[in-house]
Amino acid sequence: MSGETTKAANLGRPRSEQLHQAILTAALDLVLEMGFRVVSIEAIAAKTGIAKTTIYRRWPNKAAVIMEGFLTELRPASFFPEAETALERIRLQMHVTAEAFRGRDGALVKALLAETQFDPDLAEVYRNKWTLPRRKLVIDMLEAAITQGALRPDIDIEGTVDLLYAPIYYRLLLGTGPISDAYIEILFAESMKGLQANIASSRHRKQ
Amino acid sequence: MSGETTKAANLGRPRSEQLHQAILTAALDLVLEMGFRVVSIEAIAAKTGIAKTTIYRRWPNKAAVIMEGFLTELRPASFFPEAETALERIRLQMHVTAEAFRGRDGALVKALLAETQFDPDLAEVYRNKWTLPRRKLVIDMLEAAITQGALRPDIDIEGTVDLLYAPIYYRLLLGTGPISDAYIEILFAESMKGLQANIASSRHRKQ
Amino acid sequence: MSGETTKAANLGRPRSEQLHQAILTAALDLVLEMGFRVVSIEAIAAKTGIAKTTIYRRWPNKAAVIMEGFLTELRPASFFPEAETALERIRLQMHVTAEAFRGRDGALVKALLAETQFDPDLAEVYRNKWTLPRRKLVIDMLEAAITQGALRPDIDIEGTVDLLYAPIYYRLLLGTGPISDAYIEILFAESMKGLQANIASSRHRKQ
Amino acid sequence: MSGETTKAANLGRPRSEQLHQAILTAALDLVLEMGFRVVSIEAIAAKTGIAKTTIYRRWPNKAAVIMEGFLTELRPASFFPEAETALERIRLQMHVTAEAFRGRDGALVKALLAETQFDPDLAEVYRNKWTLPRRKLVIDMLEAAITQGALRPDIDIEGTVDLLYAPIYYRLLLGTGPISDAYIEILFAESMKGLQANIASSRHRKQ
DNA sequence: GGCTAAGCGAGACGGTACGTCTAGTCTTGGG
DNA sequence: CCCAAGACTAGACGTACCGTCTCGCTTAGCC
Repeated sequence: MSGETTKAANLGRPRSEQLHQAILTAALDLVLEMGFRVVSIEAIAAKTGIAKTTIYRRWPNKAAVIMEGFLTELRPASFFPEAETALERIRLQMHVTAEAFRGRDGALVKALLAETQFDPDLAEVYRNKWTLPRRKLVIDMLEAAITQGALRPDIDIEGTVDLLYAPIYYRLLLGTGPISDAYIEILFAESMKGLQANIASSRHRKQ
Repeated sequence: MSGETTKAANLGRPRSEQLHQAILTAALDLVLEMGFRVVSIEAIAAKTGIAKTTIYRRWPNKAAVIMEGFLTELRPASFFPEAETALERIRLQMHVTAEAFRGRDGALVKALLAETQFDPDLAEVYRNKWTLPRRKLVIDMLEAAITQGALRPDIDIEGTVDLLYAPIYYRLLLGTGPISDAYIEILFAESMKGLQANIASSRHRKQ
Repeated sequence: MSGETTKAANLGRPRSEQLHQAILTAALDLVLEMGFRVVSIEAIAAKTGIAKTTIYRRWPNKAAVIMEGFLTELRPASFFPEAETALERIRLQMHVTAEAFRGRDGALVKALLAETQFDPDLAEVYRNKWTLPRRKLVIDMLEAAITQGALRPDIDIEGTVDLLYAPIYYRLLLGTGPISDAYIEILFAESMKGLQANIASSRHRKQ
Repeated sequence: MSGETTKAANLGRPRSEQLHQAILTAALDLVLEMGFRVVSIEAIAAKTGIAKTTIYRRWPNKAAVIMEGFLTELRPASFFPEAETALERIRLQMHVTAEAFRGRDGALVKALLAETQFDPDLAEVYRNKWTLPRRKLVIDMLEAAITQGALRPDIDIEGTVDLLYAPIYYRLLLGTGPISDAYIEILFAESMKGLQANIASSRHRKQ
């Protein structure tokens, strides 16, 4: 089996790894320079001097190219910073995400996420390679926080991930306000304390 | 002043209101049938039997057509259901939104919101005609709830809107789970109560 | 009968003679400024401030407009100059034609003649209103010249008109050389003398 | 030098000669079926099943396509028939031209010649590739006829070409009569003998 | 002086073709 | 089998005029 694979793989001229990298780099550069829409396979080919055929041999369309470039470049980022408690690590990671979304990564996420609305294949790759792995990390951390007694044990984990992170994506896409550190603090604090007027403490004040 | 306006408006053959409606309807139909990307002015013209020039005379591009169709059709929806308290009205309205997002309106919001990522003009229209008016209603309701003593008076209003509604948009775009009524209940409940194991108030009570 | 015509003609607002002239003038101006092809009914309407409807009410297309403008303006021209003999009058008239064809009339004849190749109706008007009347005058003059003993009585009249005038149109359309007075002299002289080496005079020389 | 040319020429997929021919053929067919004006690049593309871009890659507009089709098809025709004398060859060639102009070639010449009045570029190609080469052949033949003593040596060569051939084009474009063999005979005979009642040579003979 | 009928300006409308653009595939020659 | 180059199909783009239409207003002669 591996023999067959090797045999097939060895046939003919091997694909150039250099070209692979050059294409991915050029693709991301173009997206950031000119915007996702303007970028085309044609433009990538022109910028790199690589033939369109060579690009199409490896990816089905520009979204796939950009997606791979995006995943290649960003995967190592956004792990959770070290801290005393799991809850604190979550808070810090929300800041890291915000920081990233304010910069070039935000632009890429924006464009790719938008593009996934029109391309189910792309959506699946995005979900499996970007969204779900990151959610998994958050879920693990939330469970640790529960174990540590910081969070109520009866919370809905999936819903909680959404409560904490959805607003960050919302501002990225809707542009209703900046994804500032202050914003993250508000989100985190209100999620934790809850919005409800605390009857217990009102009573306290009355006392 | 109004005389001048009338004079200019009465000049020449008036634009047909029927055609206007036919174009908008066809545009939305096509988006839902074939997807935003596949739809073209050419297709709308073909489907309606209306000349392309007639369409271009009124809108600059297909996104504008679809946007107007979208706003025309959906504006009356999503007002706040009547209820005893402001907070209850918000809860019910979240369910209304979820209900809408599960159906064809969700598909349209998805497509348009994605498209706004690539078209700043469209984004502005979307923000001014869709997002901000709806946020305004929510904000008013939140302030009423504060007045009614249901919510803490020190909450960040903008952040609170995001906390409640961002997850709905998140699931619409990311597809990480269904926008079910159960999901809305979880979001609402956790936002209200807060996630934190309530040590502070326990202490309070203990005191 | 004329009563009926009058009745019908008098009904409603009469057509403005001023507009008629303005349209014809603008049409010819535009043809000479920008070329026949570039001119459009739309352009005439724009230049004069007259509505398209008003123009289409009177002529079926731009060629008809230009044709009428052309015929209106040029009809009086190109009559035969006075001279001692009919033959001399023909010679002088050829010069008059050449002179006209070198200027703006030439440009109009060129364009209209070209256009008649694509529009049979226009061709008929052109033939009946321009070509045939002018040929008639030449034919009369040729017959006078025969009577005066200047031309052989056995010549083919139609063919003779062509022999004298076709080369002028040829140079106008083909642009193989200038329609100069010298050219006219050559045409006239060679038509008269014939091209053939004169056997009689050769004999003479031999003597 | 030729190496460089070859290198550049060999790069990429070569243009299909079949398509080239198919386009030219279809273009001429359409002109003859429907008329020059009605024909469009779109129609040629539809008829042949060839993409519009492929046509535009090779020619700038429909006139250029038709011109090339015209020149390709007609070039071999209208050479001079063999005969005893140069003068006789000219006479026979005039009949050949007349014959051609009565049929589909005449229709094409008509249309193209008309079109050149509106398109200077086209006019130049037409002059250089059609008119001037043919005139050159006639001129050579006329000079041979002079050498052979059939024509007077003092005739104006250019004017003579016009005298013989202009009437054929004139009837083609003006439609004042048929381009019959009888017409050609009249043209030829009168050009040769001259129109003038031959007083001079009578006098000569009398002397 | 009101009525009738056509003229008129303005601009909407259904069409047709334009020439351009981009995507994605195919076909060369040369490693 | 890879790669560069560029031809090719396919089809939407947005524009320009065409010639027709539908408005509201104007201008005449007639009752």
